[in-house]
Amino acid sequence: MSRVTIAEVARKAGVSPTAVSFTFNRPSELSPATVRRVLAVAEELGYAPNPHAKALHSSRAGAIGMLVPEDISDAFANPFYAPFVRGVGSICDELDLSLMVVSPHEGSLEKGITKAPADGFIVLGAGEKHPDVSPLYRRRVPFVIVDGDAEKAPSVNVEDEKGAHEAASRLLARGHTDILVMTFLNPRSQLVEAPFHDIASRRQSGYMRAFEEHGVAWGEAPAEAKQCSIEGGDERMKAAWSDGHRPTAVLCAADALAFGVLLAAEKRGVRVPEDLEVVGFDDVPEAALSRPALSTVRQPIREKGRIAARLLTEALDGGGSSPRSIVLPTEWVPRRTTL
Amino acid sequence: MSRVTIAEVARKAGVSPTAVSFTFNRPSELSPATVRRVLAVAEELGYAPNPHAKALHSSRAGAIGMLVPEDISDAFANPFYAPFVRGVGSICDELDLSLMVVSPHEGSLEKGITKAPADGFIVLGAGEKHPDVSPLYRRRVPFVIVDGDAEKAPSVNVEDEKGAHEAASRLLARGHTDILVMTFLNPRSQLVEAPFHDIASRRQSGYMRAFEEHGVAWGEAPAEAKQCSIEGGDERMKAAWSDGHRPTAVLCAADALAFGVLLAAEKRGVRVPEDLEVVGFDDVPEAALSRPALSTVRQPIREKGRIAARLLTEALDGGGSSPRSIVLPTEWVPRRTTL
DNA sequence: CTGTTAGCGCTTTCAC
DNA sequence: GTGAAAGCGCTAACAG
Repeated sequence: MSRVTIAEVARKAGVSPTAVSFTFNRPSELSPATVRRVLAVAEELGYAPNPHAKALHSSRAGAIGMLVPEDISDAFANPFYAPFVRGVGSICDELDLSLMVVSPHEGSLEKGITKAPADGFIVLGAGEKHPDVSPLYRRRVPFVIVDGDAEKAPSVNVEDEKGAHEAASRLLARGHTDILVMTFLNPRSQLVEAPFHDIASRRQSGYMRAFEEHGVAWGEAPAEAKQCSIEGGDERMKAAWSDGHRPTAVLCAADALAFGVLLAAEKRGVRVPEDLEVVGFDDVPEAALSRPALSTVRQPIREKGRIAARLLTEALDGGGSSPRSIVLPTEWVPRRTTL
Repeated sequence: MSRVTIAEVARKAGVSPTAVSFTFNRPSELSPATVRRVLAVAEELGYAPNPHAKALHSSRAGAIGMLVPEDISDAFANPFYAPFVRGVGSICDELDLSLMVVSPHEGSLEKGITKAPADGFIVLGAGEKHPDVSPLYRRRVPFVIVDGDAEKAPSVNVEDEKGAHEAASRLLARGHTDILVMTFLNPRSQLVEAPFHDIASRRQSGYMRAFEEHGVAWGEAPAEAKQCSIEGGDERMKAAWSDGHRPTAVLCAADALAFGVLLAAEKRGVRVPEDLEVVGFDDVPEAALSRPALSTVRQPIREKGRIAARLLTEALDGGGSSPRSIVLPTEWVPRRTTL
């Protein structure tokens, strides 16, 4: 679209293209008079440098990509994303970078990654061996894995198993035997063979270990919400209820689900925590505000985003120093949905 | 970073660069055997097309930009953004576009816009005449204005004044005379001379009109939160309290602020709504879940995002049909923070 | 301090 | 069905 080129400005200003380029990029190397003149002409002509040309030359677009495991529209239904983006964004703000959200276009993430003009990527919810990640190797673009297994690539994870274990233990210690476990499906997991450790399965492992320790039967498969969102939790709870389940507690693998459960319980007149204890995971900002305030397992979401972005930008300009694997702690946060 | 170029693939496959290009873009014009061979070599060499080169040539990056009025990190502290992004994202998902969040780098939004390889922009919280927007004209990139004044450019707005007027009227009708009005500062407003109608001022106008109609003195300037976030509202409420204010109701120009007020009230043992009625604006998803459920003015946030993105993508490929100005309705949603 | 020149990696007429 | 060559718009050596 950009019609006015550097050459036209140069011609009209009676200087060389170089001078124009310098005017914008290293004005100090030019005589102030020239700079002024070029600037005036540029303004008059309405010149704007073409970002693509610039990027082609420098192989820098000034943007970092965030690869989410599902459609953008679904991803942001999970309240986890807002604080995570805040964390990533704080680094972008600092370094004058844009933040590009890329989703798996129609299963063909390949195309999406290939097309996206980002200098590096934060990959959410997939390990470095996941097929979705391979286009990144090909593009030879740095990336950091968040919430996924990685040995070679830098990664940021949290103590999912431990956190989940603690949450379950708290509930079991109070004598519950009929606990509804609610997890969610990572759309990316479907693409990959069995032992893929997405966070839902990690958390589930933690729950299972606690069940075993307390001698409570794990029973059938956990309830799986269609979407990791408030609606997803609400609907899944509704379904459980229709199936005749009347658990005395619900263990949710994400706060979003727990919020849905809270809403569903309220609609049915089930009192929380008296009749039903509810536990989440994440400690999103909304957890402190919910009705009742949600007992949950905190992970430092914003910090996670910050660190991931930091690791990425280090890889971006430092080249490759030490590909670090960071594991952030979790913490049990009792509020009002447990007794 | 991308080391392997189309030329290398061509050489190694014993064909011309053209053939390689065609293999990826118009395979039908090549003999199947050639395509297969090229593909094999490309795979072997780990070839990936360079998005910048592609974009330079086609002047299409496959990304739409979202220009936010403040640092990314601050913007996403406002729960308004998640549903808005969901709306915009739904169109991106449909059209295989990425979503690029661009913030005003150090006041020099100019640089940010200039650099961002996006095909078009959704501009939040600035009118078409705002200085921050002018780089977009220069780049000759289509954009749509959201929550800002526009005559020439397509725009999406909501009935801010009307919605605010209704909210205030509900409160005033119940006889309140000491209402704390809480608004927030749009960082962009600072850059621009007086009659800039950001949404905070529009909403404020609605409040003022209602005050007049009810013969209640407007009093001094409204309380202005530093940030449009839960913390911002909490702190501002705290400050008002320390100043000795004891209003019987709070009118918040955004739900985020109202949530903060709720938290602040709770900490002080002020009962809502009995001792203090609270009203928000936006009806973000959290409003239904808050403690107590928030009475507010609904604007169709997700729809707003969808429409903005739709308008933009239309401008992107249709060229310029009818630059439409859309105004979405608001609706009073009484819940539990009002009597 | 200024101008000439050679690419960055890809696409795409246009001849062969 | 295939290859040669001309750019897309900008940057950065390198001479002048």
